[in-house]
Amino acid sequence: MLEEVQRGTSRPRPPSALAGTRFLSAFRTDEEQQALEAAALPVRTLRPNTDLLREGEATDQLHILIEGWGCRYKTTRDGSRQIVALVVPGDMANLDSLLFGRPDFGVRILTAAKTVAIPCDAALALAERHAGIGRAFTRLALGENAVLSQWALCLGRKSAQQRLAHLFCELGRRLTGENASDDVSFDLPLTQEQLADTLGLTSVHVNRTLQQLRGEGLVETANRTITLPDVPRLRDLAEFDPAYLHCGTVDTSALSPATT
Amino acid sequence: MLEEVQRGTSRPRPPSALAGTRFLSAFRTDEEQQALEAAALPVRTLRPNTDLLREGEATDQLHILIEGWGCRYKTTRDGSRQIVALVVPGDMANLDSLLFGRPDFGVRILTAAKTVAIPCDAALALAERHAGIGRAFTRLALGENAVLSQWALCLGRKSAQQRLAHLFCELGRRLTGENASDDVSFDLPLTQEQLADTLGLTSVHVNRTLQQLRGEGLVETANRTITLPDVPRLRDLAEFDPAYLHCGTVDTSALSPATT
DNA sequence: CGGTTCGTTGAGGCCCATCAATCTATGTGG
DNA sequence: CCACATAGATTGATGGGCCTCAACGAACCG
Repeated sequence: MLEEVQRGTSRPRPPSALAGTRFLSAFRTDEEQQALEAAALPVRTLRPNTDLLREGEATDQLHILIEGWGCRYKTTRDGSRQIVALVVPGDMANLDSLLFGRPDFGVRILTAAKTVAIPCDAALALAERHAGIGRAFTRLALGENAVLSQWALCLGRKSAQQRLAHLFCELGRRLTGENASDDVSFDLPLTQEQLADTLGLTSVHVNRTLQQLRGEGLVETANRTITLPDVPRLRDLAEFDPAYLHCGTVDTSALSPATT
Repeated sequence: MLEEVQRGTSRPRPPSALAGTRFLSAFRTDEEQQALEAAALPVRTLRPNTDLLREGEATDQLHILIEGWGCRYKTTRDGSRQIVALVVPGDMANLDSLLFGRPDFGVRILTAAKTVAIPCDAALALAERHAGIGRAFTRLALGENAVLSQWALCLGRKSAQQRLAHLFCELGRRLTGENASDDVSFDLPLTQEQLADTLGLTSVHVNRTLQQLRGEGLVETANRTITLPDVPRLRDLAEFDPAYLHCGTVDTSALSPATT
């Protein structure tokens, strides 16, 4: 921790692909952020429906999504799929690869996307040198943990309506950072089948459930955009409490009021 | 193995409650282990069905289970419960509390149990000083992550039979470290209702499903002990692959059957 | 011996899966 | 511009896995 790691501290450098991403803002100090940006590999552009990582395929890179959507998924022998995480811009797709050689899931890019990779060994070395980076990795892992726990509750104990509503609440919060404002709208490039694979349902039933939500004025869809006209009511139906998304734009304000 | 070392190196200290636990062995060097043991608070003895942590209740301690079983759980408004993690001896009950003040789950002790606590600030300070400790925390979080992902697949896409079989396979592996030996037996102090809350089922259906598994010779129960007479067949039914339990005693042996 | 917890069994019903068809939008090549 | 192909959304009919309600048996215990 005594040596100056980067030459970039004083010199102007081209704005890295990570600049401004939610991923980067998980790291608190400029020094840490610059160290990470220096370790990042060039941007990759990916087409829809490409596997960034096949199930069980080893990798030595961490992938951060800059643009587009992806997912982590697992499959069963009979071919049915469960999406275990939706990866949106600013998310890391495979944090597990940092410490486990062989991921037990696949990572698929769902839309046109751009990613940036960081070699695992570089990331590990940075975590070793900067305690803040190591802690940020732990925080990211624990954050995924909280989302997965919430999904377990939804998958195990909630109706199709509630699951769908909960997912929309979660995405609204993660994507727009909204805080129960009454009207939220965002791009949702998932097919009904992908929604079904996320929620543990079939696409047919997702379709019918969506119609119910539309009929009750809780959801509007147009093109690939979804609008939530009455977030409070949707949250009530889903029993959604954003506290589990420890991240989010306004969360840290609880710790130090000097943000935003 | 080479873990006999923990108290001999310097001063005679009373054998800590953490000595020999799986939790402690997640930390690689003697120095790290001794630092953690020094930070541990006295052992607490707990009675069955006590809440170590109520849902949403803040805490400033990490709790490690020494003896007995516990669980992390979440509930819905109508009172139904989903167990999101089973905590067995050597597990940390609330790693999330290390970085998130308010856990989004409850922790309940299910049997007579003993726990040891470590103050969060002490743990954070240790992670700051020893990079290995920080990395071990990340590894623990990612391990929980892998288990939760697997549960999501089970809850979303598997039948009651498969879920039950999968849980038994997982517990057999975590508790006995077995590696597909044909006969495994261990103590299972969970009621059928607790199994149901783990698997997203009702206790009635767990009961009927258990009878099916018993009828097929895949499971035997006596007292609070469960025996798996034919682990390979049970694994096949559950589509259980222990690779996701990155921990375990013989993990590397499972890595390379096909690649030579 | 009565109370409590847990396991077991039965009857009935609903939520969601399954199978299959139709409809729409988009794109492609002739 | 149309024929055609494809992906995705929509709708209907049918069935099954699991839930719900309810009761009873079994083990434990003060």
